[in-house]
Amino acid sequence: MVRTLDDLAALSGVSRATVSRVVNGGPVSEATRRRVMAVLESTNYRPNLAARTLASGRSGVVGVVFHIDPHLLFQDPYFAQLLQGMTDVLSEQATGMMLWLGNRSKEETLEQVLLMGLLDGVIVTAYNLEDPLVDGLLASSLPTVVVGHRRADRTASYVDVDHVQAADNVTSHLTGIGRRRVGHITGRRGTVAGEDRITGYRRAMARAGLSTDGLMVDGDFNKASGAAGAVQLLDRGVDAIFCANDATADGALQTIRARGLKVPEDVALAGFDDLEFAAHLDPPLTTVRQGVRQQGAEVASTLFQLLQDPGGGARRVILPTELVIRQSTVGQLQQATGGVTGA
Amino acid sequence: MVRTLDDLAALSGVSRATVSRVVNGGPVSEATRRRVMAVLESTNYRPNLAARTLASGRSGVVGVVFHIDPHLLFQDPYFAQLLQGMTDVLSEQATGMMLWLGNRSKEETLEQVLLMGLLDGVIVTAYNLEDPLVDGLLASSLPTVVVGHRRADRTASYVDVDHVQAADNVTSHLTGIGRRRVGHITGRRGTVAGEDRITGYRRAMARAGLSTDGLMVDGDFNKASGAAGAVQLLDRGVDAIFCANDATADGALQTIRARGLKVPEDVALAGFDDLEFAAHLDPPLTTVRQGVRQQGAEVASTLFQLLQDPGGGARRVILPTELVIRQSTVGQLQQATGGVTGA
DNA sequence: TTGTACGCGTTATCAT
DNA sequence: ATGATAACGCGTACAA
Repeated sequence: MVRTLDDLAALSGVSRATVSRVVNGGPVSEATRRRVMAVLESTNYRPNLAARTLASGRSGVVGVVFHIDPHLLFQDPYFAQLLQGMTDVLSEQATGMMLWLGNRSKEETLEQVLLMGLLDGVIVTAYNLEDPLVDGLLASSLPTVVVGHRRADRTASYVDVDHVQAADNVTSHLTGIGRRRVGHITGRRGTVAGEDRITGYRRAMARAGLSTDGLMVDGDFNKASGAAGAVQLLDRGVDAIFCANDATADGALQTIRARGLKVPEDVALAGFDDLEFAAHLDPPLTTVRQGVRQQGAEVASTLFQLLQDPGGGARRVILPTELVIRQSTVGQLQQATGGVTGA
Repeated sequence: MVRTLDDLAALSGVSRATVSRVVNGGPVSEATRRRVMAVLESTNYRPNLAARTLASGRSGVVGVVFHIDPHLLFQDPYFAQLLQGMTDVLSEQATGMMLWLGNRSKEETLEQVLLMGLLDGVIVTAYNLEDPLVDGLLASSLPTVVVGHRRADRTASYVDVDHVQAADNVTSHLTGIGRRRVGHITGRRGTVAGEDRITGYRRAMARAGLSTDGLMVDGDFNKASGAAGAVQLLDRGVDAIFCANDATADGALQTIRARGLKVPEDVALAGFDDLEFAAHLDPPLTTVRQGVRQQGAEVASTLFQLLQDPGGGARRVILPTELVIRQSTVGQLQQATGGVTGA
């Protein structure tokens, strides 16, 4: 069995170094290159990654850590899209990917694995305000890019969107069409997205001179919490609801219709994410388009930049969001697509 | 910065070999062990995986390949559970995991990555009757365990359930409660699970002396195809529907109720998987429990057996399934849980 | 119990 | 353009 460069060298009558050059595209005469290539193809040789990594210091493999409950992970198309975007860029760069999915308790085990010098860099999601794993990664010498960011991550490299501004925009849209009692079903408390969207909602309401007293109920980024939250808000007589994401809005819509109320005539409804199903709800949902797949691609690109220029300092990217106005807020008559927001 | 065993050796006044023994639990005197440990903890040293793999031939990392459309992957809780089961066993064995998710076209790229000698073994899903990637993996020298199996995989190591027998059991249950026109909304054609469940359905119907003419419609393992399939079957006057999985049954249930028909009085309904939501449908769904998480754990265990005893030949495991009878077939009056089936 | 020394397969530097 | 040869960091016979 042919396994090593030495085997190939013996077979093709050249030195190991030359074979290595052929494999990696170094300077080799056309004649010997062809000769070695022939041997190479007849043996289906594969370079040993461990040896290659040890010698060169680069593995061509990056780690991706989705540090959240696996249960959640496999319910939200958001993650599929994010991953897709990363894969787009990674495969383009012929780079492999090691994926870790929310090993709840074992943050330390995880850290160990990540720091073993096999990875060129790592991408990690930071959805919670407190996350020791993310802290550990950022403190390590491993090049790291964060999806989302916390206040404390100002010095880290990250890719995020401006949740505050986006939420402000949606809320302003709702007040702009004349709604006064705009309710908000929040995302999970303790998450960056959840808290920031609350901030944006409050800011817009305050600017419009409206009170938010009794108009906020806690949600959990899922359909069930949307359905439950809407029950409370409707009891308090809202004329619009801004939901922390599309799944929540889906649940709220269910409650609203069960009560025989009309959207948007009785209650205007808006979400966040613009996942595929949002456009197919009845009525189609006004929401914020995040461009999740692009976000994934951007994260991967950022990591590559970091790897290429390690001394270049942290990269901070805030991607634009887009307010997508559909019938759940403006009815059948007016239709439009709002402008780009964010920085 | 302390990075290597040599650094630690210098710091603790012993040889590199001794430090290595301390790290890996070799024979060391209690005195020196304590001394080295102290240094170890003060430096948060991490062994270099590449070097370790190169020297020992084992990496402590296995690959897991979910070779399916990522879009599908993130919709079905099945995969979350499968992964969970694997993780249970892997973390128990202090083994890392590299995860690949359905890189559609790039089967060859994928293969390359897998065969680079960094992985101790690999787990791969084989849901389709034809799958070049699985073929390649099985043909390679890398220890491989397959989730599910095709006819041709008789010589491979795999973990599966007896889909034929399980489908036979559900169908027999339906005919056993007096239904004569039992329809079947199939799984995706070309998948092992889809085809085998059809076989089981047909077998049970034949044994009961019933025809299946016009009683089968093609589905796709999802809710939408269940809803669409039920329309056709109801038009043909079925009194029971066996759906290829729970998601399909969920869709069918929607159609049935939309027509004002009652379950199980007018139409008895059964699924396959026993995912969490099956018990919470209205009425609760009769289905086949697969024990997906256990299946994942079993796959991982099987791989470890293979790694420990490479010469031991292929391991083939068929896990039992359980018919879970709920109100969607027997109404409010009778309730029971059926026996264990499979081998 | 501890240390010495070699090998794992590759990259990279230096001569030639 | 090509060939020796020294790292890379660790495990592990073997010797002491």
